[in-house]
Amino acid sequence: MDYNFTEIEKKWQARWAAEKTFRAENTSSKPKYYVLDMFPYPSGAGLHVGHPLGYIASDIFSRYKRHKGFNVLHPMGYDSFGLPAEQYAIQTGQHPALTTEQNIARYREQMDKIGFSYDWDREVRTSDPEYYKWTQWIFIQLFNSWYNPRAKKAEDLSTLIHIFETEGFKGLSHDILTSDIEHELNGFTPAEWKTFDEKRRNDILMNFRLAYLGEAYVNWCPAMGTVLANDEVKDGVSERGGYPVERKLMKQWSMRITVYAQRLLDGLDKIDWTDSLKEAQRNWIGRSEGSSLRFSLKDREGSIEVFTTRPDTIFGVSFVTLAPEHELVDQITTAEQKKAVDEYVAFAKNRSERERQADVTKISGVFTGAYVGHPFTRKPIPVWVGDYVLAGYGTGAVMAVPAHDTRDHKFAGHFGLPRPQVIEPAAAHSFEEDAWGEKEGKLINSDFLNGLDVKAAIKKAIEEIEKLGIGKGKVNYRLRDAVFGRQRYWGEPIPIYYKNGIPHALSYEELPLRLPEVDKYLPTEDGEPPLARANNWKYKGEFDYETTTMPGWAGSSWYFLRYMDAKNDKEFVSKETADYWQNVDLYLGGSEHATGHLLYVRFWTMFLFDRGYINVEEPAKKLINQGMIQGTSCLVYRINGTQKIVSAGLKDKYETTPIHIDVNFADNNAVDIDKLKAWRDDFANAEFELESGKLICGNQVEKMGKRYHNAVNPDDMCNKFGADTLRLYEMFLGPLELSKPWNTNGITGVSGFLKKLWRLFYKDGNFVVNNEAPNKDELKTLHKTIKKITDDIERFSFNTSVSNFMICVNELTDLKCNKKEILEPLLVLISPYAPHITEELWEHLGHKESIAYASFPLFNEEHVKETSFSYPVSFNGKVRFNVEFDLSLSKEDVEKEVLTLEQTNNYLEGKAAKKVIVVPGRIINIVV
RNA sequence: GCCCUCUUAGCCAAACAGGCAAAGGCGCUUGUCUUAGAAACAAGAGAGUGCAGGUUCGAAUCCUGUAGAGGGUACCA
Repeated sequence: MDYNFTEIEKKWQARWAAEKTFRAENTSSKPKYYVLDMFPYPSGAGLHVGHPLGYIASDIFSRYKRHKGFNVLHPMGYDSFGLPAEQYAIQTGQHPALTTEQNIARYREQMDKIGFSYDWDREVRTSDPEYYKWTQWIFIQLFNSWYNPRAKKAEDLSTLIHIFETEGFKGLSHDILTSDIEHELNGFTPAEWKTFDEKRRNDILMNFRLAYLGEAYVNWCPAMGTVLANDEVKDGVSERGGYPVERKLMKQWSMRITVYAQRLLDGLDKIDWTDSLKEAQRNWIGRSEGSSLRFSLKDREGSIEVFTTRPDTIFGVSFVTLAPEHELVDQITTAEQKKAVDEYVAFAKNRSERERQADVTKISGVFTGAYVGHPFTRKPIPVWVGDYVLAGYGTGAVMAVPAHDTRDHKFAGHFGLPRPQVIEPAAAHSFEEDAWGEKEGKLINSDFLNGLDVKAAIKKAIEEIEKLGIGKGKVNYRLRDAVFGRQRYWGEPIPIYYKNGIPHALSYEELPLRLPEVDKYLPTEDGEPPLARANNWKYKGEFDYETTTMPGWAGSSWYFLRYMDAKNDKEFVSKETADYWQNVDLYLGGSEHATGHLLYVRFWTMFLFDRGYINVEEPAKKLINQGMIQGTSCLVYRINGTQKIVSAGLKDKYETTPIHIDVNFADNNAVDIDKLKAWRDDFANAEFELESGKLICGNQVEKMGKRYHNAVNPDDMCNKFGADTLRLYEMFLGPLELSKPWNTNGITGVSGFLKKLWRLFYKDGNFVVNNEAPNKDELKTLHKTIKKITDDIERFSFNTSVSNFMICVNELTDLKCNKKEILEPLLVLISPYAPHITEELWEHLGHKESIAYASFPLFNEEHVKETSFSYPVSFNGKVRFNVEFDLSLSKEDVEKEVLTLEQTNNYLEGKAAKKVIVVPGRIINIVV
């Protein structure tokens, strides 16, 4: 009987599906273990071999945990709302639900071929109304909640209303505010609150809701016709598509993630995620400590509020700079300066983010003509506008201290503004060249701060600022609230309708609010989002619905909870089930989600925890980022201006242009010319110059995808080599977390390994496994392997496991071992990696039950223990010969023995040994 | 600019706490089988660990410097 992987794999995949082998139970006496993959967006291109890398790793771990006696939850689903399906719909008129459905079917077929142990009964799709019903439900929970800083948690709005009814609102200093800068809200008494009408009350509450409608500067992407969240913008262009993005003030649904900034930061210390990922989140949250500070305007009412981390440098302020978008710019600019300021603001606002970021080194700005007073010296300070100040951070205004801040230094230098020094640097420094920005040195020219060091001065300055009532010590975060509405069709409808201009949430019984049908997936003529096209789409036939939809990250912010209880139509997850599964034990996915999905899912988890629906605060205990698999592109070389293609080795003789060809045309870089000719017309008529009768192509490593014709399809690999070989090979490529190029050439090595494994069971078609008792060497090989594989899996070092399997099978082959007692545990060891072949051989050994729940072999040290060891004897670190000693000998005895040896004397050449180092079981080193 | 990671045979990689003479796979060479090729099986060659110092009885492993590659982030006051 030969190893026929096609038949075997089909057989076992069918059996696992029919017997629901990998179904997880929501109640069990076994300990639970939850392994989750970041779910895919089902694109039209299908999976390439890069996608399953993480899925294979997590599948190995899931299968390993089942062998170890855990009740394993290992689900899969689809993040099926999203832009590509919508873009396709715009082009073709085909409903995105339809293309999404087709793409999912394709993904599923591809995944099934690889033999994953998913519990498919728990599959979820974010675009399914039965799923997004609960996404909408959570949105409403957020809409009806606020963050109570006193309790340090989210609560129902009723507790806030209670505070208004009993305490009123004390204005900006009230301790129920999570931020004192963003709310332009006047105080009121409990009595006044009672007199407010619905609209007024609602406007006030809107400042506290965790899902809120607010005006904010957003990243507007004109080409896509939608706003984008900060994490969806990279280098000033949209992450998807690379379209320009500009800043625009818009009324938008947003998520008040900023109230969780501190907890999101603190929580990082309690979870086992990679350092780079935690660091990315810390930077994104961007906590900085400092002080708020108000500068009163000269000659008029009002003040400019700034945030600074260096209140100690207050006496070094020589000007104040506003962001071009700052609302005071218009109000304070003097008549003489109006023209210049208007021109500058227009220029700054119309620049795209990319342009602005591209020339950060160019300094631009303009004087407003207005002055503020220094809070301590009363001296007038000029107010400037400059686009190095960002509207979105802090208050959109800075106090400029040119001597001690690099950006202020440059700005002052450019416009000839003074740079008063207030800190004596701790090291030699030229203030002409640069600012002294270090938090080290002694304060000078600073009144009551003189003589203090920076740290003490910061403390003292904040005290004085608070005493004057012009500001207070505060913590600022770079993290912004997340814009939640998208002007697009293919997303969850936001479950809100408007009555007299007031937004109201739907009641829970009215969910899901289904996505309505529209005639086109484009904005309306007046620029309304596509949902505004829907006919008669009104709440109770009367009130307008919100027409923006939720962003891509909505559905993925809680899906790990839905898997626990995917079919529940009463709750998003039952309390009981959530208590059992708690959170994800192992989460696998790409690092590109560091500041998007992985921050949002932590936010929603904390919120649901606060509101008592779940009992964990973090979604995933451990997280591993798998590296990306890059493509190895194939290039042929055309001689410029001709139709002649030359082999790679000859290309340097001519002026050539490289052309990407489909990687499937090449076998070990030898191109199949017939396939190439059939592929494209320009090759059909081409001439070819060969080397040794072959057309050799060049290679280039780049992103895998359609664009470079370098995508390798896992189906092809499964058909040609089998899923087990593909699984092993993907792991064998290298460490999981490293990015590496795909190269099919090496796959025959692991394919050969499986054949060799098969031959331990079948020789010339005969089953050769016997029941003889294993000898010492065979047991040693087995147990050495058990130890290594167990360690490897626990460390997620799957590439080394594959090598260790090869070594083990090579050794057993050399030992001619066909003994059941050895081969049976070996099959269990290999089964997480190559589940089909091991199931088959397991059955051949006489088992009726699946191997999936066989217990993992235990390492027994007795079998690898040696009684003696052949010590390498080295002289000054150089190994000269080996000598065998009993391991029971003490260090001293070994030393004594080795010095009596004749060989030792030869190498000592008559000199005395200065020192003898004996490491038992490892080495002897003699220092001469 | 700042932060992080990596550098071991032609290629991918292992060596987990410094300790044998640096695994395994691909590719290559040779042989067996075969009409031939492929496959299979067997045998073999190939590195002193980017570079320069240092610590140590002993360094791929630790430290310093330096070069190269990759990733992240960037006017955050």
